[in-house]
Amino acid sequence: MSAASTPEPAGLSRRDELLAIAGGLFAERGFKNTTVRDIADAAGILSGSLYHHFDSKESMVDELLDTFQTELWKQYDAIEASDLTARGKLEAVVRASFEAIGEHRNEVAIFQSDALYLATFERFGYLIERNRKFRTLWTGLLEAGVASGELRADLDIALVYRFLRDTVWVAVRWYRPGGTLTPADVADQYLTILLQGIEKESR
Amino acid sequence: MSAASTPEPAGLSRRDELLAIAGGLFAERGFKNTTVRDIADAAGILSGSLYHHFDSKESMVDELLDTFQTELWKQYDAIEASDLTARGKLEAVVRASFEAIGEHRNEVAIFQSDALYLATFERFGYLIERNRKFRTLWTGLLEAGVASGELRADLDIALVYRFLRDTVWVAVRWYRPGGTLTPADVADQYLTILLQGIEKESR
DNA sequence: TAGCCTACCAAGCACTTGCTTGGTAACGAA
DNA sequence: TTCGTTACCAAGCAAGTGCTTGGTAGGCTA
Repeated sequence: MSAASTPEPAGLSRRDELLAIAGGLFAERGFKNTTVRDIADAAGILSGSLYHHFDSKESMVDELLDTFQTELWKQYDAIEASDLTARGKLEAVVRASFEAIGEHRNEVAIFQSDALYLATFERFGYLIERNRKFRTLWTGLLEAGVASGELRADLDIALVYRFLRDTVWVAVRWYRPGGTLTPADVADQYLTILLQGIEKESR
Repeated sequence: MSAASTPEPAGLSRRDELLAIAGGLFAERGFKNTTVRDIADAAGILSGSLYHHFDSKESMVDELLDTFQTELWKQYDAIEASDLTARGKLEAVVRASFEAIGEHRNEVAIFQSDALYLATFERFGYLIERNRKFRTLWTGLLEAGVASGELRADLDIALVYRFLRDTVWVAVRWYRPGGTLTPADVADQYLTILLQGIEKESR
């Protein structure tokens, strides 16, 4: 098979195109509230034609979420294995997450609003697993930061974790690329608030 | 009609009971993903019987959200009209919001996950109005805090507002009453992080 | 020229959705 | 005893759901 025989002339196959369309709709109105007819309409084809490319509606989200998460965890693993301090790793992880919001908004939004529902199917059991791994990573960094004296010791770690996790990922609800703020800008401001607070001359 | 002829012997009418059941399901799995049969099953009746008490599924959420928001805004208005400093008002508003999460978890959760969808119907136009009023209140307090020197001036107000708003309301996703943390405890910790940050010996 | 592949359409099936309709049983007041 | 009220059931409808089926048109390859 020669390279010229690949079915994607523009670099993005029809399949990938459809997947992106589906991702946009899932992110916008939720997985269950998006019908296969919605997706087909947006793509300019009939709903039955989608099944030439995909097994099911479920397999579309599956592919979207799995691909994204695998990529994100490559970055997390690299950060965890680096020789940064706990605080440095925490900052790097926050920055990587905001980058993910910038580059994979749809996938993050889908995960945010539909992971709980999807996880009820055993097909999506890996979502629960990844979630636990995520919590372990973040709380581990927070604990290490307290132990090293970089972070204050008088706060409830579990609560700080949830605070941190939620504030980072919920940003996907309002962040739109192309504005004046880059994901790096948002990460800077968030880290400043998180680390130093909004009070003037505190402590 | 004597007082003894009221249909609610326990103080909670059957209607209110059904509304509470519906609220729990809406909060748990979303408005669109909850069927009238789900609600009826949970109440131990058939779906058609619900229509003896309510006009439609929509009117159930409507009643839940409107009642809750009216009550919440009574508190906000009182805080705004008080003679606290900007920072004091900000703290009070955050605390009132966490109290709302404690006492009206279902309604807050429904608003968080379904307001955007519901607002597409003109019946729920008041949700958009309330949202704008909310943003005006919070950003106004932040700006007043910066002007009075209570809050630092080097941060993007619009971004701090979103940070603040999201961190408060997203807590409804994990907060469960009856645990070791009261809403006041969570508010204390969140305000500490928000105002002073998690860094040790900052600035 | 034949065979295969990609991408799609047209029709429809089995099921679920919100909601409607006509009826019944229990109960208190007149 | 009659009447209205409250609370429900049983059955079902129209619209919409995910998905399947049998088919076609065009292009590439041998």
